[in-house]
Amino acid sequence: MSRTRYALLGILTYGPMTGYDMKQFIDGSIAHFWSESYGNLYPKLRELEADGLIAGRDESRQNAPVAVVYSLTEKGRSAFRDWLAQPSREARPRDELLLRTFFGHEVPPAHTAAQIERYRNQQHAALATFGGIRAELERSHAEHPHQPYWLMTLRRGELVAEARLRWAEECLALLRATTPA
Amino acid sequence: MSRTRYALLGILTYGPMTGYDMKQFIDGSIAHFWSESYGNLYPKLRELEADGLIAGRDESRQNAPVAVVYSLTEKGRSAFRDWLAQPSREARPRDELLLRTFFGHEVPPAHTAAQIERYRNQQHAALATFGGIRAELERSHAEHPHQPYWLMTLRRGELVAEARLRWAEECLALLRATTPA
DNA sequence: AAAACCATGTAATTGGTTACATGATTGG
DNA sequence: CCAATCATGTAACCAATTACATGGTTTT
Repeated sequence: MSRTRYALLGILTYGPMTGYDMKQFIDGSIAHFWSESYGNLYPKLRELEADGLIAGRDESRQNAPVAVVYSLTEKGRSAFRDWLAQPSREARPRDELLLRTFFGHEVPPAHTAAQIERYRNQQHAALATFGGIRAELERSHAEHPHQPYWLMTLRRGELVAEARLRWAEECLALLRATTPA
Repeated sequence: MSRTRYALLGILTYGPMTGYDMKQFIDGSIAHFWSESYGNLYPKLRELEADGLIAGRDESRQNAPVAVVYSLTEKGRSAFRDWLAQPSREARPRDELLLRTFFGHEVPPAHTAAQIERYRNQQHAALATFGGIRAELERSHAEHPHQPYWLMTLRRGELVAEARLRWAEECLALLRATTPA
């Protein structure tokens, strides 16, 4: 069963939601380690409902087309908990930037440096975003029972971004020291 | 054009090779940031040849079926260099372990800890592997002109694995301190 | 004699993304 | 009144993996 399906089940542990809401949740809270497209999300919701893991209820809104609010069934919650205990498969590695770095000998060092500079800026921006999220989490949600888990995922983002940033700085120093061919 | 195609062009900058050799190269040298399957590799070689970016020559071996040795054409090398200058697209994030961590509230802390422990061990093993590679690179290939680029990609592996390891340790400390529900 | 390695390939499937399409509501 | 947001969906496409299939060579 696709990871998307479990992601959606997990989101519904936070309460009943429309597909649109789930997408908002993803983009707003877990975007730095998870993403979904509508073109994948809506079909998966249908599947989950067909399998009895979630239940959709039409919610008629004033003069607007109905929205389908999904909620987790007992079966769905149980399936999600089972999945949580399964070992996590790590994605097969495919890092375009490192591929370009590895073959840097084919182009002038400045080309590789430009690649890594862009990367450094991305990591820098990511760290700024994480800082904002951390401040917000510690300010408004200090007592939320799920806060420790939010902070853990955030911390992973921070530590890895810092490592990547440091790597980029090291490489840039090396590349600048390279005698231009 | 698929990333696989460029990866194969890059590998051929190291000299003529069979598809099998390229797979060996990937598994032996860049596995920690790139991977390919035969089921993808061979069809891409056909495409690359049809497009004139590589040229295959049948090499008859003693009593064995022919092997196709591919080499980079001028057009191929030029296309590869163009690609090296393109900005690297970062993969859409999809990290199963962080997804499980984020929803840890649904299961006892020990479940999440088990997940992260497995992860910690993987990072630990990765660091050991990297250490071996570094020793080998500094021993036998100290003067190879490509060595700086090999060391850069290796360094990324090390720094990120260290960050992940540290993250895992931090989380495990937190989870052990959690009062069991 | 068996296991591991060399070498190539196809078919089916997976697991998504992107682009397109629609239409109402709300805020400026 | 225009833009942004809410809300849902389909069709075409993409890039790749997995499983299957074959058969010779070298090493143990």
